Amino acid sequence: MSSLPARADGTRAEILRAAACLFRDRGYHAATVRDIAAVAKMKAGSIYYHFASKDEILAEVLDLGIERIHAAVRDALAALPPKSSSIEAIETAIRVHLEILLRYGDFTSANIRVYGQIPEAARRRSHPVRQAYADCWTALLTRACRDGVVRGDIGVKMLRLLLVGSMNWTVEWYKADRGPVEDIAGSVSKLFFEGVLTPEARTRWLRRRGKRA
Amino acid sequence: MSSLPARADGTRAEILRAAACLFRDRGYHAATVRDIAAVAKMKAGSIYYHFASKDEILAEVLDLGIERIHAAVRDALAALPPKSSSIEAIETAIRVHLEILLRYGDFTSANIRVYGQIPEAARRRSHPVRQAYADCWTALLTRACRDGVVRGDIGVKMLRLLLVGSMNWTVEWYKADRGPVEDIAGSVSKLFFEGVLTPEARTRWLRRRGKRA
DNA sequence: GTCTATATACGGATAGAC
DNA sequence: GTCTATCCGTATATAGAC
Repeated sequence: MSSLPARADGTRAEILRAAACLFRDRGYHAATVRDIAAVAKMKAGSIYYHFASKDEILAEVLDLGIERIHAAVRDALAALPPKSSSIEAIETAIRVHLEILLRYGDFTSANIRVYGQIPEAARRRSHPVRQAYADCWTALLTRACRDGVVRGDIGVKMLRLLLVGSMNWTVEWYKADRGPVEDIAGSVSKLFFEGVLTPEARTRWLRRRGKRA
Repeated sequence: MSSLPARADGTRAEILRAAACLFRDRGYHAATVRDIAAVAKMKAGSIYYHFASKDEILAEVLDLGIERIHAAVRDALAALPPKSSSIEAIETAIRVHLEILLRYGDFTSANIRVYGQIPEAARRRSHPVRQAYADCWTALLTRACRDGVVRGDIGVKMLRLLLVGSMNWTVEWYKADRGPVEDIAGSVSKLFFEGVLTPEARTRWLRRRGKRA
């Protein structure tokens, strides 16, 4: 239920794809309208038949990126068997987030990379869409917390920021030759759920922590 | 032992500080030499008495950012009691990395934000410095692995990318009003070492994992 | 060591032919 | 719906006065 099909007459979609790709690779300012046009196999002037300004392209790329990943995660969660545990829900969300981000992810990764570097106005504009996706994760983690599955001493907001952050950062280092996205998703889940300590080290560590508290 | 003092005659350092701040907030291309000059309380032409080009400023900002954080982490590790565990070393590195990044971090966070969006040539130029810092973490985690403290089934490289990634991502959301950096460092350590599951959920989860394997 | 003035190039955006 | 041509602002960088 992404908003892409709505106005995707082909050319428009092509321009958006080109823009997302260039924004991602070079940043918003360094990607010129001429560059975008070239990738979309047109001349710069033609862009303005489809979009009023470069800013409008940016706005659409940003929203599409989040909406796409949000929709995929939402659909995957809805498709889970009704009695699934909140742990399975998180596992699923991790896998789908990474799949969209790394496999079909020009829009999403463009979003992740340029968001911190665009004018305040553009940020405010796309804030609602971002917030909606953040809320999705908050709900997921809050439920897990209430179910007694996830620890309550770190705080749901912090957990979300750290977890989603480590996933988002993958756009900085992932290359297709690093193995399938599923493996990364598996590592993220393992690490997030179990932590990194071996059983023996864990026992020692918890004992020490206990003493301190 | 950062390379800052070497040529920091004041004006030069001021320009670098201004540039780092603007690169961080707007990205490399959007931050103009005029902007940098204005923040450093000069006119654009004067910049070129101190630097040959904007690219040179970028190169220096990038290297300084990494060298600073690397030096701080290295010093903190060297200052640990000789019999410290590899776990304490990692804990220390996490804390110092976050402190430098979030408290004195214009250079470091500029680095983190713009690295993905600068020309290939600039990236290659600063690669050695980045690699050296990455090696520092690899050594830390490899030692912990060898000591039987850290699990071996995820892979040291993946662990490093996910851990450092979740920390680096904090530049996207941290604001001073979110509480002291130490608290964030504590949360990161807890999450990284222990994972997020409650003891009961952990038992169930491990049993399920065991069955699958 | 910093200024003003300017060369030169390139950016976003528009007008009007086709 | 796409093109060419072009306006106009702004970017990096330089030259030379002070």
